[in-house]
Amino acid sequence: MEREPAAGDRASSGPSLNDVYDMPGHLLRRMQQIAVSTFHDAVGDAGHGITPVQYACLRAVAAYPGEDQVRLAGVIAYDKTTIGGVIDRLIQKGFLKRTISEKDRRARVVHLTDTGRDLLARITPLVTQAQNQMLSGLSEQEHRDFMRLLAKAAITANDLSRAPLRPID
Amino acid sequence: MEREPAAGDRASSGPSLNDVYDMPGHLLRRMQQIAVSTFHDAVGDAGHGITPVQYACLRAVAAYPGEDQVRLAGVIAYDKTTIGGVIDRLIQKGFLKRTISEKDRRARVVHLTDTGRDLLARITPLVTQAQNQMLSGLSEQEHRDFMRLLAKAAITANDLSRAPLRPID
DNA sequence: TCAAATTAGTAAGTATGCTTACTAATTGCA
DNA sequence: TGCAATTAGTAAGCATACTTACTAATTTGA
Repeated sequence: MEREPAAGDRASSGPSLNDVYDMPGHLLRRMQQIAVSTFHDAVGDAGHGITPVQYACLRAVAAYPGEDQVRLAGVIAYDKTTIGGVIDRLIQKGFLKRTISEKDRRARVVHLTDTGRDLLARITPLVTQAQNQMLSGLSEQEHRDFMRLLAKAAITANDLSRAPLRPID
Repeated sequence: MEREPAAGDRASSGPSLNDVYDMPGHLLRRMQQIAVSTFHDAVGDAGHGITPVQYACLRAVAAYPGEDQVRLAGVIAYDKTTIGGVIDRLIQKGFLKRTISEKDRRARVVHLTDTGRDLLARITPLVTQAQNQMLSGLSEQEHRDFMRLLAKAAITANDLSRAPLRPID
């Protein structure tokens, strides 16, 4: 990627980014791809076709049973439209159930089924394994440093995303 | 997310991940969302609806003009199916042209149009700005550390993804 | 040399992850 | 109280980002 002069590259402040490979956006997309891959490799058939996003959704419901979709979305920073579809698929697979809220008839509250709870318990160790494998190129110290900086960056930039994290409580 | 015991969470080696917020996968997905958001905010109407992925594709073509789709995909770590669609849209917008290779009639080689070259020059400073804004929560030293660790992790785990980086040369 | 294996590209299908636009229900405030 | 503004959810549309399956062209190796 270093062949073209790429006019204007040095026009902004901050470190120069002559090369796509130096851009955080590119590297974050790469790591995201890698995360999805290692998830599928580690979980495999044990997950009944579950995806990383669906897994995070199950975790959110486990942590906040009976919460409505908008608040669940906020817990894991999904768009409300996105989580609607994710929950649809998890209901179809039998891992979640959705009912109309008794307090607010606009809202749908979500609960784990027994199957959903079982699945979550069964695959969580595999997911943890995948998470560590993904960063296996880093030493333990580097791993800790990386996680600290990643968390700091994500927290600081939270409101820059379209679907910011909105913790409950 | 700390309410449920989340059975099995500590069953693996490595740091404990009781909380989705401690998982690299979650934080990387967040940062990726934030990267896409800041890209659109910074580029805005100047980009004629260009996306981060399309921008990376233009950069790759600029660096390797006349290369075929599979090799372009390798340069930025896209799946060959994905880049096919991305190039379709960039051709439709008038930023790229695609012709059948003279050396290999299976292959399609890709070039920038003048409009594409103009666009790239015009929006690159804006993209650089967005890249820095995304990490504005980190000090300069932290920014450097983060980029070093991110690059190291991505390089080490390259072959774990479905569409690994395949540099030309 | 010529059949087998490989490779480039596309097609169809699924799942994010947004956008805008809409309905229905609830809240707030004059 | 009653109307306006807000909110929860869905629908439709578009762009990744993969999967499997296929065609067509090229390369390999006995």
